[in-house]
Amino acid sequence: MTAPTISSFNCGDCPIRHRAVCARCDSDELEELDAIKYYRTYEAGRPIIWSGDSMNFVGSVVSGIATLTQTMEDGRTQMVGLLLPSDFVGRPGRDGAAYNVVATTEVVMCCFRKKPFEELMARTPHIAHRLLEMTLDELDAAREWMLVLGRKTAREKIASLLSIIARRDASLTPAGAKDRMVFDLPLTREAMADYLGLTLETVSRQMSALKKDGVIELEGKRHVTVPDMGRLLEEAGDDSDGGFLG
Amino acid sequence: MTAPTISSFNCGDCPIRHRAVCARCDSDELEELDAIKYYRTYEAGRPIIWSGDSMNFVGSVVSGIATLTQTMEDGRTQMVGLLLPSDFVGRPGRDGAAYNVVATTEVVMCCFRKKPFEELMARTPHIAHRLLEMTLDELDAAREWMLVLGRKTAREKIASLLSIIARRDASLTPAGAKDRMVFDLPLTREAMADYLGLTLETVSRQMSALKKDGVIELEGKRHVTVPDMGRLLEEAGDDSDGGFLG
DNA sequence: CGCCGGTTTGACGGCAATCAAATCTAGTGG
DNA sequence: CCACTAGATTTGATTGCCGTCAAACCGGCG
Repeated sequence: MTAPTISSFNCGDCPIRHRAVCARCDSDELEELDAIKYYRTYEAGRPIIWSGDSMNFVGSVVSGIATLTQTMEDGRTQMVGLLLPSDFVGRPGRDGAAYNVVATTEVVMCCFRKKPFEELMARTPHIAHRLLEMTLDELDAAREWMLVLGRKTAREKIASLLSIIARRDASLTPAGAKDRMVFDLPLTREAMADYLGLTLETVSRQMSALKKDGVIELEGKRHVTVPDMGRLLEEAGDDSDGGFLG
Repeated sequence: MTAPTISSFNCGDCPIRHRAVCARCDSDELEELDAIKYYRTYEAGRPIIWSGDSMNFVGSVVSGIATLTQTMEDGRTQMVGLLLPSDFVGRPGRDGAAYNVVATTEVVMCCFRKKPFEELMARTPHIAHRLLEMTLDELDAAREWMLVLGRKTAREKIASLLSIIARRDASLTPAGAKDRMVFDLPLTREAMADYLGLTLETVSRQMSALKKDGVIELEGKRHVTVPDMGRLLEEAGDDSDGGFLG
């Protein structure tokens, strides 16, 4: 029932070595981190952390995708973050979790016991600086998302989400075609709705509309082809390039 | 025409000494900051920074209120942050500003030239840690706001904004009556609308409705009395206490 | 084959946006 | 001191987008 613990592997071979909170660490620092780290795997759909629970670890997503959500008492749900490989989970210096974290796909986490991590961070500027940098990036992303949530139409919201996912895929894939893009949606329609502040019916309708208008092509429910990225960005209401091309 | 530069004063007497980015600094560190700081005053309504401009300083709001906004080409505007005394402006390590920063009231900023500040931060963990802490707080606030923008009704949005402003006032005012609260709105109806992802007409209507229903009392347009804070929090859709009372 | 979760599509209604006009408030100058 | 003006706010009438409720569809799996 419980997710298995995978065997430790070497930080040098870690797929997120150069992007996670440990990105700036030298080999000595890495050794210290290694001493307090352990891996843990969560099955798709399983909660990783529940809002309000006290957390005894922080850590990085090594592989897979997880969501950060907030809910109201009556069940209304808003996603407030999407966690991808290298993203950091948990807040040093705070005990209780502020959000629900749920594995969307199978997720492997590199966990650090919280106390030792905090102590290590206090004497290791490389870690603290990297964490600051990552937090500032997340803050920017959250603020960009506030514009989407507050001011964009349903159609623009969907286009915004698709372009963000496409951009992210592009950053992993070595520079390929900028015009045509192909990717798999890592989210259900309901998760997309929770991300965008819509209902799943509206998400479905707008996906169909974008397909009908030739902005996207769909194979099955999840496999998306964007024939013209510029067109998608226009639909998202961003400037024609959005810092994406050129 | 140009805002006057006020004369420097001693950090020891600074009203935000214990809450700003310098909160953890000892007297030596304060002296180093003092060497690169200067004060600057902006009149109400004046832009402090324009999105895309390159910034040659970072700094703290000493007094007054400023807004952080994003806009789309067609003019749709979303506020993404409200800057109060002690809040930090600017991002170390980045040249261009990502948002518009506008003074809502007269604002006094304690500015640091960016390069020297970055260098100082690199060798002063007290500053880096405090900035991380403040950034994490802002990230939490932004995520809380995403729930408001994405999932709350107009009435709940207004109640949420009022309770946030009330809470903030309470944190300044020494613990007074928790039940009844009185404060002045620092924002116009339009700014409230930009914060909440609404139109100013809807803001006005909902303010009138909350007044009619006895949730708030208004004296003039800006002076608000909340007779029962618990009631307001209910209207905001938060748990009955919202971490505010008790 | 039949169930089940995820998804699509349809019909309808409501909440907030839009368009428009009245009212209030604070300056300004006569 | 008061009329006048500009900006902020309130209020009203109407529209339309998106949410709600409901039913059909689809693919996968026991």
